Amino acid sequence: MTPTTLPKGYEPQETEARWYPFWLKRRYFHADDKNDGRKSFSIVIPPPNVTGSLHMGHAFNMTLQDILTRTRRMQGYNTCWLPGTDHAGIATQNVVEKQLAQEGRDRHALGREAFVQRVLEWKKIYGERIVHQLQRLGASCDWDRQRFTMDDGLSRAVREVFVHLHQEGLIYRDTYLVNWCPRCHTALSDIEVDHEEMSGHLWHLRYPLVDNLHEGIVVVTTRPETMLGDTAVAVHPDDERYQGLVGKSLQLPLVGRTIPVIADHRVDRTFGTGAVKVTPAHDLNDFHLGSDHHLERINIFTPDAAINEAGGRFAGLDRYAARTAVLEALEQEGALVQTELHQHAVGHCYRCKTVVEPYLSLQWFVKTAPLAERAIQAVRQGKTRFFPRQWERTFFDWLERIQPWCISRQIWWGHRIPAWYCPNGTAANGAKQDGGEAITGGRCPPIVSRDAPKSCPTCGSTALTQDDDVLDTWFSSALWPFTTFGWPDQTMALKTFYPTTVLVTGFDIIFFWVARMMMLGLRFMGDVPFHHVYIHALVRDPLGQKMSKSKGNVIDPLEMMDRYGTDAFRFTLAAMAAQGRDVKLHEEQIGGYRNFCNKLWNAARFMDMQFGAERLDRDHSPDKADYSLADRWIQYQYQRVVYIVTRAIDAYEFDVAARTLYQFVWHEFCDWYLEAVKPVLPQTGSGERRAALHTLWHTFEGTLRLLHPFMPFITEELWQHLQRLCGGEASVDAEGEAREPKRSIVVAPWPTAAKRPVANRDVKAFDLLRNVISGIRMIRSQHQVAPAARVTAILRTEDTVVQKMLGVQSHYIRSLAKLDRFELRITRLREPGTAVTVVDHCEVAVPLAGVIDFAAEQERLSRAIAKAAGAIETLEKKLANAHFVERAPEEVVEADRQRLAQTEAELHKLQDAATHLL
RNA sequence: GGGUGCGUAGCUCAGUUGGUUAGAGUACUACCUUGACAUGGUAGGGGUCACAGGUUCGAAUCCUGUCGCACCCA
Repeated sequence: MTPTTLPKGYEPQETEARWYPFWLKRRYFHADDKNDGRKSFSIVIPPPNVTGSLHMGHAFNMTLQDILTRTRRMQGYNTCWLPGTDHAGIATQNVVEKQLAQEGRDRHALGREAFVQRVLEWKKIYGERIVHQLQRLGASCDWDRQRFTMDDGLSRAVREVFVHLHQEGLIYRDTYLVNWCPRCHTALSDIEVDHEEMSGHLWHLRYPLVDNLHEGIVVVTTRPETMLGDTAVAVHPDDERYQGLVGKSLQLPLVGRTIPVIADHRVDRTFGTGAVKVTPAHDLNDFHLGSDHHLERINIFTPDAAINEAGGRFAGLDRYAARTAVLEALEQEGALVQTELHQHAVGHCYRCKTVVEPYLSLQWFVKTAPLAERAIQAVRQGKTRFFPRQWERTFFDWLERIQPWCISRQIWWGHRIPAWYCPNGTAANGAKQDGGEAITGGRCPPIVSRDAPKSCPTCGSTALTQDDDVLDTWFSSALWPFTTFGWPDQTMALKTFYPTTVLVTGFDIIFFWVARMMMLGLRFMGDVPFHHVYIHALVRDPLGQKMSKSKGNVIDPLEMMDRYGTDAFRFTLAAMAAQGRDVKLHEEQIGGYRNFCNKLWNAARFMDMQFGAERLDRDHSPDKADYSLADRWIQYQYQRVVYIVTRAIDAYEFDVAARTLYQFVWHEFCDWYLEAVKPVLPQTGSGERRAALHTLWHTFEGTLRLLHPFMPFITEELWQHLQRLCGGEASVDAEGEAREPKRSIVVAPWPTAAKRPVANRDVKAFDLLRNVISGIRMIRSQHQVAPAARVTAILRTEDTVVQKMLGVQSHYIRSLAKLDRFELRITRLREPGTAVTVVDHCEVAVPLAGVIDFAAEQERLSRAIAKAAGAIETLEKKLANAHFVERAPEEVVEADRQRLAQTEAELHKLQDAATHLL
């Protein structure tokens, strides 16, 4: 044994800092556009917000993508993982506006151009932050291809798509009730609204009849302030309570307006009093009801959600102040007849959490239904498959009920809508006007164009103004899988990498993103954007709650990497990634995998020491006969692991792969194989030593390659270091000086296993030896035999094959169970003070005269006897059951018969031992 | 209201088409500073598989219902 240059414990910081720059320099992550005959593997990153910081969700998502990407790269695919960020319109604008507010300014004072400039500056400073964090995580992205949704190319693509869809009539402008955020001053699409269950009230209001003020109808509402905009009361046509009242007129309290009682099937008779107030300008159901019954839409709010002039004396009050004031006034008038508590869902802005307001405005929409149909078909036909499959249902549910998609946003940061207005046409700023009054007069329609038009094609006017609004960020994200590869140009990159192989994302954006990419990919590329969609879970806190800053339960991935190392952190995430289950992250788990890194490190250190100055002669394999039973056993286990891990990654079973590797490295390679070969390694020059070194090297080096996608840094470090053992050059020379390696595990070939390895006689023999050794260790431990003390073990079995095997292989038992003597006997040992256990077919006896703890031994034997007797009873009952013997498959019955025979033999041996204990 | 998923050891989770007396990790207990590793070794205790029915020769696994938790949609 010789000194090693490897430190005693694994020090992640130092290792991690070293390798990423090396990988970048070698351009290992760069994919070629050229179609060179290799199969392509491509992933586009779910683009994080450009101003964002790496959170647990990103870390999880990116780790899984990196595992797939690194595996395929090693398997020889032309592998492209395309990174980038999105401009996150509302979120980013909010951040910069906050900054302005601190300076006592706002964006309007600054002006549009200067504001956008300001956001770009912000992006310059913070936009790279997330990129560096991804590199810290080890993400093997092709950084040469990094994209941003506001890049010139992607912006051109956005205009191209807008113009196309507009020409087809799939993009149109309309006045509609949209979800309005009174704080962000913009429209939101349905899925940008979070519904939260809140406790509120149900107020019962009495609206009197115009011709008999003493009678009337009681309506129920959760939002009494909107009564200022009521234009009808609706009841169900079959509701007997209101038969005589339909068609009559009511006098709206506080306002005095005369409103009709209408009948409509959509009214829920069972809710409240069965009569509802109708406010077409402030409720989606009422909007539709109002359209069908030709009711007036009276908008009572300003864009800030304060009451406007239509609200008479309440004008100027904020919506909540107005609620209080309206209720007070109603009470004074005697119109408030009842108040009850009520739970209901209230929509909140997904970015700022302000309660959203249904608000009437002129917006741009995408008619999604025709696009959705193709997306549904593609999944039904299996062109795109979801993993786990159950998410297909969520995807279908949403697409089948899809609503028009509101794509205009009243903010400044984003792709400006490529529409221009003529002074003789519709108003440019429709969205800011109330009540849909914008579409009036004028004969010139909006001009939708890729580039700014010089003049109006209808009237020739040159006084054109561009639409003030920008597009929903998800509009550009929906084009991400093809615009990032150069579309609308027909590039070689598109030919090589579209459709992408797999999309890896969380279920929370199936609607936002996955479905929309499907729709637009099919429309503009004529093919699905990805063959597979792997949907992973959400990372939650130890209590199973969503991590959020406001709850203060956020676990910072960067902190975890600092504390435990990136590899341990990544491995934890992979091991937790069981399909269809949320990840509850405990910090102790990461600590456990940090220990695993250290275990791996020390296994390498051990090898390094054992090799000494020797190198592996790769051209001359050892003689077959020199391979020991342990060598053959670990070779088999290794083959098994190659097979399982490869298949698991193919099936996106990251947890299976990670657990299999952990089990193998720690509990097979380290616990048994290394211990088993320790005695032969000092035999310098022996064939056995050569065979063991070969086996050590091949299994360990292969294991590093299998582990590399999960733990890129430590595997590279060890792999480089151990190169010298097989005749390559180590990354560190004899003096410990770093030198640049010639090769890298990043591009080393992935181990292959053609078919599932089958356990042969050798494997079963070594497993038996392990059981015997554990049995002896158990006896030693039970009787407090000092770990260093030697004992004798006597083994008896009727099985001649086992006898023969033990005759040759008992050295494993001697060394691993710390024996001074091992005996194989045919006759039963009847020496008092002997502890006995039964493993497989063998009776294992350890004479312990003088040290035996009789009480403990008696108790242990009784327990074992009881257990065996219990098993025998169950088996006998089962085999006595005629139904079982007749109906169960023959092999099941036979297996139980054998089990019974074996257990009975075991029981006899144990009873015999108990009898002769004294 | 509609839907999806979950409930297995103190904790976090595996458990393939139903077939040994249900397994890991972690925590816990005992012993151990042995030349890879105390971020370690060896051994051990710990579970009525949420509950109640049903199907079956046989159920953690399939079906029905109940309870509890989480999430999505309206």
